Amino acid sequence: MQEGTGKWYGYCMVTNKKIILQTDPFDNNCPSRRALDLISDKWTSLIIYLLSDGPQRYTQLKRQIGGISQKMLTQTLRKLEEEGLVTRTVYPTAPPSVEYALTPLGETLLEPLVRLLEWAQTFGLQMRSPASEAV
Amino acid sequence: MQEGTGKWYGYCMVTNKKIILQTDPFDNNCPSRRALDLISDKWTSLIIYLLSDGPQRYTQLKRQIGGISQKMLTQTLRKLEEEGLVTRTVYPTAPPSVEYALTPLGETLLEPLVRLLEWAQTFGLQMRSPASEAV
DNA sequence: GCTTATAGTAACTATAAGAGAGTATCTATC
DNA sequence: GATAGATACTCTCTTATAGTTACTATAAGC
Repeated sequence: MQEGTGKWYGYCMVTNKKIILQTDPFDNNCPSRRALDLISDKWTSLIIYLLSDGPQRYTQLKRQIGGISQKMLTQTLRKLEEEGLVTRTVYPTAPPSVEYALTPLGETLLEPLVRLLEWAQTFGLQMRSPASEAV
Repeated sequence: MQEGTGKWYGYCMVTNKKIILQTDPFDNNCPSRRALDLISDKWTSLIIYLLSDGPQRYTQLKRQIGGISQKMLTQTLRKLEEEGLVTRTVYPTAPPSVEYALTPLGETLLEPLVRLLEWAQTFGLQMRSPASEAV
């Protein structure tokens, strides 16, 4: 990687090729940094995963994601909607029913996220546990 | 994905195969959730990327990551060290010199992270810009 | 008429992040 | 010999973000 040039490159371990990035994730105002910040969030990736199966309703999502608050679920969904990764459809039924679904753009995020989850599953167990700190 | 069973599965878009996850990222206490939380952090991925080139010193990292504070850099590096993804080597030279490097475990994280950055680069530009909100 | 469900909002508190000054050690400069 | 500069931090204070709890509107069901 180059320092101070604003242009970044690195090796892609998958294709074993050097990749050139036109955008600079180390710059706060770059779209790639914004995209990275969006998914560098405690809940975003989990929501995207859940929606990979098809549209889901608010309460359905809430039940599945352990520890998420209503506020954070709403906030994260609105952010994803704003960024164009998720659609929000309101059905004006008696108790209102709202369905969230991935947009085509949102679906493109699935592949890298699944890779990350595969990593978390395979290598997460090798990480030191918080218990070892407590001793 | 199944609801309420604690076991999660999904499709891997890369291999086009259904993947079974022995661990449950939707559970706060699961190692996979911990691994996910670790990288769902504003600075971790950028630091890991920078270290993919080889060991780097504290100030070198700071210079390259736009907008990171000393506190957050120290904090994130310590966390990565604790989790076993990064090593910290102190050389007792005149002004002390500290070198940070990826562990083999840290290197396994490079591949999924590069995928994510590739996504951020390719699709990040399609996301709605914050400017459109300001109108 | 009371309870339950949905999809939230509002107000408040707790935690985390960011800004900026300060620290120890040695080198180099004036 | 005093002063400044570099490295790799830490400490304190302020601000921002996340989390908690209570509350709302509407209709169905008992």
